[in-house]
Parts: sequence; C-alpha cells; structure tokens
Amino acid sequence: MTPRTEQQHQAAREESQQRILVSALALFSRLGYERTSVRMIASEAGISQGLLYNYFASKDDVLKALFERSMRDVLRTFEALQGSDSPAERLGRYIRACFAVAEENLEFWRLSYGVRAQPAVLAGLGADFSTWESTILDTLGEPFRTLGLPHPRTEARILFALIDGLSQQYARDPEHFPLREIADAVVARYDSMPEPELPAS
Amino acid sequence: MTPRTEQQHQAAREESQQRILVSALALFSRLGYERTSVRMIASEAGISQGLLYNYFASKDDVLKALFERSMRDVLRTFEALQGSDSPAERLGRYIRACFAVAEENLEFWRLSYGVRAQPAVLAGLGADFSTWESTILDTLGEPFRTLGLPHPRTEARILFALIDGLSQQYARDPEHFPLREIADAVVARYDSMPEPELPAS
Amino acid sequence: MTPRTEQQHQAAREESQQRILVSALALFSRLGYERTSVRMIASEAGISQGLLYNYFASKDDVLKALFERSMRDVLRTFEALQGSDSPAERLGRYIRACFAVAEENLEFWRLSYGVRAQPAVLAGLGADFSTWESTILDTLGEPFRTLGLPHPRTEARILFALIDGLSQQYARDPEHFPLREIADAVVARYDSMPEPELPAS
Amino acid sequence: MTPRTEQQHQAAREESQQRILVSALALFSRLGYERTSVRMIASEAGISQGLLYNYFASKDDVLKALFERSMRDVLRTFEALQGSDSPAERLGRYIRACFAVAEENLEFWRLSYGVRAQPAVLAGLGADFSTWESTILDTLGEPFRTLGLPHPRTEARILFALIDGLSQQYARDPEHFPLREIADAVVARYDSMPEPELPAS
DNA sequence: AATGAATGAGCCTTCATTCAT
DNA sequence: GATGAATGAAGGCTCATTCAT
Repeated sequence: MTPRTEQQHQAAREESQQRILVSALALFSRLGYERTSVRMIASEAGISQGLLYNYFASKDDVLKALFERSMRDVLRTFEALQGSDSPAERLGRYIRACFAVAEENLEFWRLSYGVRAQPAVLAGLGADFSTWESTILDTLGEPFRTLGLPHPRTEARILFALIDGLSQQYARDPEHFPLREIADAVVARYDSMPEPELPAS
Repeated sequence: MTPRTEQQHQAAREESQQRILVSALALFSRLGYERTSVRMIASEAGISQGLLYNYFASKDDVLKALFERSMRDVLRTFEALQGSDSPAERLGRYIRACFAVAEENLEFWRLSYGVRAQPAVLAGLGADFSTWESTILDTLGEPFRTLGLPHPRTEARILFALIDGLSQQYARDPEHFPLREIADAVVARYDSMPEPELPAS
Repeated sequence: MTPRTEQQHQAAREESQQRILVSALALFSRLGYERTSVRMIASEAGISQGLLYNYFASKDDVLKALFERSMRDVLRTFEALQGSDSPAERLGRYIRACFAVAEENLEFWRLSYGVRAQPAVLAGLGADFSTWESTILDTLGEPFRTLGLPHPRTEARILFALIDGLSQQYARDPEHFPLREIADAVVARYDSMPEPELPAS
Repeated sequence: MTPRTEQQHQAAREESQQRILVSALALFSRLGYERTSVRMIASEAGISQGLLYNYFASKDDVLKALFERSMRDVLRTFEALQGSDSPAERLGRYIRACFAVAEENLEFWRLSYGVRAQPAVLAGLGADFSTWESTILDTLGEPFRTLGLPHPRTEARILFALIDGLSQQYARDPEHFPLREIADAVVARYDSMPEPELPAS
C-alpha cells in the first residue's frame, strides 16, 4: 500500500535534514545567523527553499536544532570523561576535552560565539543554553571543589574564561593558532598548581 | 542670509554626528547590528533618517566609525600606561586597565563580541581590527618579553584570552559579575608568578 | 495479482472522493476557500495530498464539484415540489423549501455567500451559477406569473432577495436565528396577499 | 528648517493614502480580499510596495481603514435622515437611503458581502462591524417600534434582509438591476402597510 | 544642514502541484 | 490506487538608501 517503503522515506528524510543542518551550520558560522538567508541554506544543501519547511518550522528552528544537537554532543563528551581518578587528572582531562571539542565542532563554536553576544537570538533558543553553560561550569569546577579550594566557583569561572578566550582565538584563525601547545601550557599550569595556596578571589 | 557662522555649523555637525554614534552604539550593543535598523538609530538620535547619510555613507560605515573611535580610545589608554617602572608593575597596570576599559566601554565591548565572531562583518571593517588586536597583544606581552620569559607571545595570548573571556562574562551580566574581585585575583595570580619558572608552551 | 475486483475499486474511489468533498466543504465553509489549504483538506479526509489530484484536477476543481453537486441537489428539490395545486400553495411550498434547503445545506450555503461576492471566483466556476440562480428565480416566480400579477419577475426578485437575506442571517448565526418562525412569517405575509392588488414596481 | 513645508508633506501623504485606499477598494471588491496582493494594490495606486507600509501597518490594516471609513459614512447618512415627521415617512426615507448608499458605495458594498461571509476576516476587523450592523438594524426598526407593531425587531430583520438581498443582487450586476424601480416597489409595499395588522413572527 | 516620502531588492514563509515509487 | 518528498512561484513585509525640496 505504501508505494515507497517506510525505510526509503526515512532515509530520504534523514538525508535532506542532514544536508540542511550541515549547510546551515557552515553558513551561520561563516556569515552569522542574520546574514544567512534561507535561500542560501537551501541552495547550499541542494534543495528547494520550500523543502526546508518540511523539516523545520522556521529558520529559527534550524538554529535551535543545531544548538540542541551540539549541546547534547558536548555534554555526552563530558559525561564520558568522568572517572574515579584524582581530581587533578580529571581537571587535565576536562581541559583537554574542551579544546578537543572546540576543534571538532569548530563551526558550531564559531556560531555560538556570535549567538551568545545577541541576547535576542539567545532568547529564541529557549532557556536551554544557559543551563548547558552552567552544567559545563559545574563539571569544570568539580575538581576544584573536590580539592577543597577556597573559592571553587571563582576558580571554575577563571578557568572557563581562559578556555573560552583561547577557543575564540582559535576559532577565529585556526590555521595560525597552536591549539595543542596552548592546551599543553594550560594543563601544565593547572597541573603544577600547588594544592590550596592558589590566590583566590 | 548666512544664518549661522561657520563655527556654529561645525558645532551642529559634531553634535549630530555624536548623537548618531551614541545611539547606534547603544542599539547595536543591545539588539545586535543586524537587528538594528537605520530608522531606529535616527529616531533614537532625534534626527531624520536622511540626515544620517550626510555623515555616514552607510549603516556599515557607522559601525566602522564606532570601531575606529573605540579602538583609538583603547590604544590611547594603553599608551598612557607605559612607563619605566618594573615589568611586573606594568603588567598589573595593563591587566587592571583591560578590565577598566571593558567596564567603561561596556556597550562597545558587547558589540565587538558579536561582530568578532563574524568574519564577513569583520572583513567589512577593514584590516584594522586585527592590527588593533595585535597591538594590544604586543603591549600585554611586553612585560613578559622584558622579563625574559621563554615564550612571551604564548604568555600574552593566554593572558589576553583570560581577560577576554572574563570580560565577556562580565559583559553578559554586569550586575552579577564581581569584576573588581576577579581583577584582583588575576593580578594576584600574575603578581605571585615566580620569575621564569612559568610552565610555558 | 489483481487484488481487488473492479467493483471494490469503484467503491474505494467513491469513498475517497466523497471524503474529499465532505472535508473540503466543511473547511471551505468554516475558513473560506482561500484560507483552506489542500493539505488541510487531505488531512481532514484522511488521505494523502497527492491522492486528491487523482480525483480532482485542482483545488479549484474541488470547489466546482461542490457547487455542481449542491446546485443539482437544490434543483432536484425544487423539481420535486412542483405540482398541480393552487399557485398560492405552491408559493408557500417553495418558500418553505428554500429555508429547509438552507438549513440542510448550511455549510454549502455559507460557502456560496462567500464565493458569490467574488466575480473572479464565480467566473472560474463556469457559467453554471447564474443559470442556476435564474432557474430558481423562474421557479419562484412561476406562481406570480400564474396568478397574473403585473410584474411577476420583480415579485420573484423581491421574494428571492428576502429569502436570501434571511438565509444569510441564519447562516451567520444559526443558533440564535428563529428560522422556523421567520419562515412562518414570510409565508403568512405572502399567503394573506390579496390577489392582484400588490403594489408592484 | 523643514525643507518641505508641513503642508506639502501633509498633501503628499493625503494623496498617497487616498490612492492606496481607492485602489485597494477597487481590487478587494473585484477580486476579493485574499486574491488581491499588496503588490497589485501598490501597482494600481502607482506607488511602490514599500510605501504602502508607511501608511498602513499591514494589508489587514488597509481593509480595516476601508471599513472604518465606509461604516462612518453610512452612519452619518442615516443620522442625517432622522427627523420628526411620521414614522411611515421616516421608514420610506430609510429604505431609499439604503439603496442610495448601496448605489454610491457599490464597491465597498461588494467587498463587505465577501468579507461578511468569512468570520476569520471579520474577526480581524475588530468588533466594530457587528456594532455597526446593529446600529443600522435599530435605526431601521425604530419606525416599527414607534408605530407600536407587535414584533418590531423581527420586522426590522425582515426589512433588513430584504434590502440586503436586493442590494446584493444589484451589486452583482448593477447594469441589469432596476434599482430605482425596486426601491419604489419596496417603499410602496411598506407604505401601504395597514397599521398593526401585519403578520408577525 | 535637514527632512521624510518614496523606492525596490530581498527576507521568511506558504502552498498548489508534480512525480518517483 | 496511493504516498509523501520535493518544487517553485508567489505572498506579506522590512529596510537600507535616495532624492526633491
């Protein structure tokens, strides 16, 4: 009765949806959300404009889907890193993971830097983004808490800011940014950290 | 039939131009460049839409002017800070200056975060932005070079990223961000820095 | 390999076609022709969008079919009412029939009010609608002609307009419109009509 | 200081706004609200699409303006007709006024027939339309009330329906509809009305 | 210098219709 | 007969920019 099997349909849908997401991410990341038109996305994906709306309710919805997917991926990565080793080791792993994630999701990262600066766009994404950020902040801060540092949240903030700033530099010019070396330097700095004598806020 | 002296004319021009820049900055920073219309800027500045084009060739040109003005201001601030005291003292002064500048130019800072992430927009600003960034990076790195640290450029990069990341956090929620305390913590951290044993990249 | 008999096929066709017409009428009448999408019709009918085009050449064609069906029904109703009794009795029967038809075909009636006002749409229906209206007008006027009233066509026009206007009021708010009483009042008015002394145009 | 006088601006605005309203009315009335595009209106008015939005917030707003203007005009006409003469005379005047108004505002009348049938469009007009209709109904019913007829509201309804139905016939084919004669016939019918023996609902 | 009416390209979105299966 | 993914032409609307005055 179904002239195309459900599987075929599923595959076609999957294919189109992916093409849209990939194209949208590339364009959003390169031109910014606002300067990317739906026409461009469709054209880049090799589909018609109209088809995009079979899969996403709006341009905004595409952005949302992109964020959801990437945020989920990142959280999974961090979850997988948790372990029962020493806090210092965990911290090092987290730091390296941040840089690795930035490297692998370069386009999304770039996009998110652009979006973060626009409260209006952010609001359209739902409340999830800040939740996500908090989760990462908590994860990053956990070793500090476990170590018993006096101001773990501030420590986490500083570390997060450092990684964030470096990732942005990387994102803006990946070719010339020595990501690995910088990562090593950061890890080393926190590694050599004398236990609780850190100057704290 | 010459209703104004040349001086009055000049003053009026200055006045209008300034109003435009102030309004544009406020709006760009709050809504983002793309979501701010020329109509809004003119209305906020209390002038007609058409007049804006007497002073600026385009909306893009307003952005450019804003960047030029702010970048110039920041560079001046840093120039004024140079002195013949110890590198460590200079470093501290620079760090504090960065935070102070972020605090005083909050709106511009916010705007620049949004714009920086968009290569396409950045390109439209002329090559000046990266020059400006390099200059700051150099200034920030000078104490490290003077101190003879093994990798002064990497050190500068890390410090810059740290300050940048923290400034962004501040920019996104100035009310709840303890800017002064964080500044103190950063300065302290670099102050207590044992001379050349820093783990380097 | 012929999974269905020709009869079953035929039945399935009838079934689908009817479902489409029923759904389309309901939606057209509630939302108007233009605000009803083919997708809605198909969804309401429980079929796929594509299938609709197996039965109807276009959305417009659905409207046409609806009109044809309903106009035919109404004409049949009126034909069945003709008889050899007195003109006055026939007139009463016709009047009541008009209201009854409006009541039974409420949805179609509503739709037709919307369409009638749009010459462009009317034209697309073929020339049938005005023919149909003329036929009804003739039927309604026949008792006046038989009675020998001086201006039977004008009389018919007036009666038709009256019924039409009342039907519209009814169609717009069926719950609060006392259709039966109004019908009685109209019939009574024409019943008590002294034979040929009517003030005529 | 104002390079064009306020008067000149006012005149230009007036001119453009009027052109838009005139064109919109003509098109809405001929093609229906939905089938008329903003592009068409602008083109017919000899202006650009964008300009329309300097004067009206939306296509819907144009419709609203059209309705407000016409409804106001009609109410004024009726107000001007009130007088202290006999109820029968007033009734005659009202009836004639209805037809005259329909004749003069033919396009608006056609439009309103189309719109009335679409609750969705009607709703967008605000609650004013039904108020307006009620007002007319009341005005039309007043002579019946003054005369002491048993069911003045039903009488008004019937009269209103009659006029409405006739006006629609006229609106659909003004060339071939003998408006004056029909008006005479209707007035005559109500004139010869024996005081309170009317069959009432 | 200053105004604001006017333009027109482009934006996001909808939808009737087609077509491979 | 039946499906639903895919198309592309509009649709309403916004906005940077121009221009007569």
